Amino acid sequence: MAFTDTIPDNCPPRTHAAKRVSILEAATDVFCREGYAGANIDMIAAEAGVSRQTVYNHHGDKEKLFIAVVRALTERTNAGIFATLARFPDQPQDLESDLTEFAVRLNRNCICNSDGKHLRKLIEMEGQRYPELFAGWREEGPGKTWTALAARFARLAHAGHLELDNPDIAARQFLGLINAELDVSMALGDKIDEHRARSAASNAVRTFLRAFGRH
Amino acid sequence: MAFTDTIPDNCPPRTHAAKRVSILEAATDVFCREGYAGANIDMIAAEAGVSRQTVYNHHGDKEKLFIAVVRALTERTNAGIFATLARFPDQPQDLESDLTEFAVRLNRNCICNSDGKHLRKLIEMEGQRYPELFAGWREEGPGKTWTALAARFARLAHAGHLELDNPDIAARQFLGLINAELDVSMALGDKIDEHRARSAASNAVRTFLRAFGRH
DNA sequence: GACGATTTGGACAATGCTGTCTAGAAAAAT
DNA sequence: ATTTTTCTAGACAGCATTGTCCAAATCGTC
Repeated sequence: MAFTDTIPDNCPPRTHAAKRVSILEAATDVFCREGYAGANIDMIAAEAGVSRQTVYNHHGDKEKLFIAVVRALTERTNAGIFATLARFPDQPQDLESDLTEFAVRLNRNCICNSDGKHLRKLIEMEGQRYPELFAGWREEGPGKTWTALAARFARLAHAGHLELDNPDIAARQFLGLINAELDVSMALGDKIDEHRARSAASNAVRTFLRAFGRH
Repeated sequence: MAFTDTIPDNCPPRTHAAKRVSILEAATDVFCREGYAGANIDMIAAEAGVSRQTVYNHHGDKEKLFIAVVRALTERTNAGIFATLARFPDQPQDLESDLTEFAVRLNRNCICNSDGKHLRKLIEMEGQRYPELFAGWREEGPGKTWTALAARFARLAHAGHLELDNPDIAARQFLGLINAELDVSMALGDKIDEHRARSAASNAVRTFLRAFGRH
């Protein structure tokens, strides 16, 4: 037995886990670039620097591999969103600039980064084919994000910083405004530079505050 | 020669054209459902009620067929958007309800209808692989839509119905707000019923007017 | 250094798809 | 009615891909 006490039965140590990760990363890239049907295991193996057999050893199946990719991506993306959400300006010094900073982070770290783009593309491409798989994402992702963000806005309103009648709708519209200037570029895979992310965020926040700010 | 004088060289009459259309429709469905790589000619032929050879006769190639599909879809969608744009409320009776009506039409006839969903999906799936093809869409579609809509808003502002400092940004944000509540459902392929389209539009317009309406 | 587990690279059958080709049926044009 | 064109259905070669199998090489551990 090559197993170590501290690591459970099915997981031999060292490079094993490292390879599993590179395979997952390579698979993410290839699936996103080529789509599920267009991706082939040899590409993934080559891009992971691993033999084809190893891919099969780790993930068993093209479909299982795809599912693993989506799960990993969803988890990372959700974690990122909540990490950013944790820095929401609950006691803002300057509401506009604090909210803008928050929006910039949301764009940069969650929506326009590679995980965000990848996940978005996989959902758009294969969402219909794997309804159960992405139903999970929907509840854990947008579902919880919206209510969490809505709660933050409600608190701001309660503290007198905003005038809202429906925090839930406001939360969605906040996200919609943030994406308004970027979604076409995102769909075509353009690179979004820091400057565009900032100006998109600041325009969004300005309008948001025109609608819901205290005057 | 079986050609008629009134019809150019390459286009024999009757059912020929009809079949070309059914092939294009079937191809649109199949490409959207399965992605480019996942689609196969036999499916398309079967769904069009036509033999495989006929597909090749009409469009020559899987790739040429795909390009024809995208072109047709882009043209129809753009035409639809400009038709809707032509009914923009330039002399509004009741700004809020007129804008809402406009937004509902935009959702129902351009964005959430089957052409809109198909085009969106193809762009998301294959946009990277055919940059030139979709660059055309971008200029003719979103590009012109934005400036046209911005011009309408600018006129409304000039007539004293809105308070805008940047009609261009306002136009994009208007579209962003309209989609804010729908994009997740769209990505997962849900059916958007009339009621949801209306409430999304009316929420969007209410917020838009809170930001840019005259008070 | 010896052991067990993992990895490699290559071969392999099975399958599915593209695009071509054919001969005959069907449809349109004359 | 005849002729020309398009359509069908199926066969076909060529190719790519999936997933399995195996012997040899490699790696980590004892």
